[in-house]
Amino acid sequence: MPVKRTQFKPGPKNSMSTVRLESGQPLDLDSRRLETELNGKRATLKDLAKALNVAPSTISNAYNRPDQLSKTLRTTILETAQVMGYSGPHPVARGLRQQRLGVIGVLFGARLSYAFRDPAAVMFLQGISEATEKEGLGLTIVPAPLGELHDHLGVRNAAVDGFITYGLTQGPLIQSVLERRLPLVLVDHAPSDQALHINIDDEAGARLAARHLLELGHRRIGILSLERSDPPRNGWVTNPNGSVPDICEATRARLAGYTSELKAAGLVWTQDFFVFECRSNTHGQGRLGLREMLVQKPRPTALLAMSDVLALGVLEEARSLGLKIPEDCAVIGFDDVPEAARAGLSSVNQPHLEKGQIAAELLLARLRGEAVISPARLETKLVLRSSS
Amino acid sequence: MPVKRTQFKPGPKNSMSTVRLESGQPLDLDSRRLETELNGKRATLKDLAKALNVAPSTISNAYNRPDQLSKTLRTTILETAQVMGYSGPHPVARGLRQQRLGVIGVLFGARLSYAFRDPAAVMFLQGISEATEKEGLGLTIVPAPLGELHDHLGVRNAAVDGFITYGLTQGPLIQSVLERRLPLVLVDHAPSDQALHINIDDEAGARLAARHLLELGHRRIGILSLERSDPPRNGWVTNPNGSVPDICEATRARLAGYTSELKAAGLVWTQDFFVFECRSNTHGQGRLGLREMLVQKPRPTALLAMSDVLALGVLEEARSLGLKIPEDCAVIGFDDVPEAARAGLSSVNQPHLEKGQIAAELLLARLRGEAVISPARLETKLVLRSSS
DNA sequence: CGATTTTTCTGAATCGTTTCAGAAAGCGTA
DNA sequence: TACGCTTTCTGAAACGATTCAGAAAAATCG
Repeated sequence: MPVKRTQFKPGPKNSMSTVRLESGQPLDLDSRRLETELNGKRATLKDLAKALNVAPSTISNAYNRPDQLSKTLRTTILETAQVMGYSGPHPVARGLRQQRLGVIGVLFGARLSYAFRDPAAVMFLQGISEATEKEGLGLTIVPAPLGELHDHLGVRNAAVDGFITYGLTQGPLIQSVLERRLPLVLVDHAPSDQALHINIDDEAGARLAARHLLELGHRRIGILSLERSDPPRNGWVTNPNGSVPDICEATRARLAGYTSELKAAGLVWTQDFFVFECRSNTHGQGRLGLREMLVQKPRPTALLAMSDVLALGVLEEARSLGLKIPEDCAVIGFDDVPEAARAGLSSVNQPHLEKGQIAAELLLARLRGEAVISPARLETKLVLRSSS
Repeated sequence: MPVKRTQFKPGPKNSMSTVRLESGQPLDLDSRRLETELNGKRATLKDLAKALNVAPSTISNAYNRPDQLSKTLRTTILETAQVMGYSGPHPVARGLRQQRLGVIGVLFGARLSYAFRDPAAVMFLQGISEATEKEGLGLTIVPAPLGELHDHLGVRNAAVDGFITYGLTQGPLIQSVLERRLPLVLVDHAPSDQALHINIDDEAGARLAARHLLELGHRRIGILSLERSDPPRNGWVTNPNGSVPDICEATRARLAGYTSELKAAGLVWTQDFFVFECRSNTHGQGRLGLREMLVQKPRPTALLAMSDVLALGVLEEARSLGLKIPEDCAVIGFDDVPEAARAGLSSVNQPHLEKGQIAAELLLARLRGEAVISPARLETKLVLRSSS
């Protein structure tokens, strides 16, 4: 039954904390008193509606569709909200109703603490953030501890509108991500028909690096590989064709690039070139890698490192051992992070920032409902500096 | 009116995609067909309940309280969920009901793209992530573009259980954060009685650096300051006592430390020492800063940079100008990031990682409802290397 | 002044869960 | 059989907003 109703008339302008209600009697909006009335709980949209004797939808409109109500009522509402300590619609409730939260999730294969240690990952994040920041979207970093509990609770519980995965292995985690059926962009990962993807031509980049060493005349070459197994371990990789189930796509492609190029030149695995697998992408593992390489005999004259972080570790260790680079041992890294430039490290360049931007743009387009297709692989190029 | 009900009996074990319902007739759970029935929408807990002829609360229990139902029913539910493409309770709905999302927000004063460029900020983030990762919490980075629209929509709409702010200015943004009335930890910011805080003794650190230069005999000293105003600009700071409203606490404290120490030694602002304000915390601004300092006459024999990023820029520029460090100009940075160690830069060390961890622990404790108080300032120490 | 249009506001339905008191069934015991 | 205990499951009420058709009031117009 519709009730008779008169258009809302706000109280006098001079009383900030007093609102004249329809009934005509002023209501004291002293915040302390109100909070007591609310029984210590935070004010909600409905409380505000009740206090002003207005429909909840009107309050909602005051925040979301200013054109749907009179200016005077709107300001009254906003002022009262201030007094009552109501800071606007609850984001989670809104998210539930609207079916979108305004947050995208980034899923790292490695532990977060490692992710932030790798300049390449940080640049990638930076690329994403530039795109999301423009749209005022939040960026959630989802923990996905590899190997441990495989309940993937982080993925299942992530309050996000879509995912971007970075450096994920082919393991079961990706399955959990797919099950969420959220818009998804895979980065550095084998494509899936249920997701968009953006990749780098890692294999070509690796080949460039290997070829360059060959052209310089090197015939004994060491390869420092990133982790290829789960749980991660380090040690010599002796089986050339050993396929590792949990391997990360970028790692696989880079190794494939190195080896195919070296083999094409007639070099033989474990005889002319060796692969040492590092447990994690850290300087320390790079230093260790160099020491391991040096005990091989005859020892390699050049090193291919699968990341700049490893390569920088090699340079550090070389310096402290008194080795001359590149005379005693040439080194080529991968990623071309800013530190590489400063350290004079030759490296395979890839556009980290752009990769992040593209990944984000893809996801955002999908979230807007636009029809998008995954772009072609981004190119890599060899940047020569003093280490080779 | 309570209905007569018999305990649930699951169907035969051998039919994975067939579930025997109470009525006895098998239901084909072919996922395609089900999705059609669901009208293209994603399955919800309620759909699952209906399909299995069970109460919604039972499904909920299957996920959250396995001990509250029989194992057989639970496995039936989980299998059916798999078939129907139900990936578990919707995080946002759960978040609304439980009044906690399992996400904490980090609010950066600068634009995100800058945040990720500063190793100190990245280490801080890393510290936070180590704490949150342990608890399986998500970490949302909230955009807070300074200066632009001051509606602070990012803060108002952030779907988080609590905030950590980093390097925020004293401006109105902090007001919006307080209004959300969420558990809050302020980092490098003036304390508030409505929030916890964790600070560094920036002023003492700055004094250490200044004193060291004085002890080395320097009597003409340049100071490279971080941005002190909004919008950011660069140029000479000529007014010693100019109070800047929007200044960031760390910036204020560092400058205060430098100047008080230099003044105590009898040096005079703009006569014996000069302050150049850099527009942003980048290598480029550091390089510019050095060039500006060099045109002063007589030119300073030493530089105090308010961040390592600026100081590293100075070193780069010095090298390309052919200046010898520290002979031609001594340099001391601030933050002691890993790059500083590699570059031989003297710097004021502060425990970034620990700061992040503590900030996170404080927030987590508050979220758990524990009574916590803010700890004392963390200490800084001067690390001497080859640049001074 | 009555009819029509525009502006302003309302009500009920909905988003997808969790919670908790309590009911039904099964079981052991006297 | 009657009684009390467990175990297993149900039902209805939140959680805090948005949406949209439509009603009342105000404005416009001839």
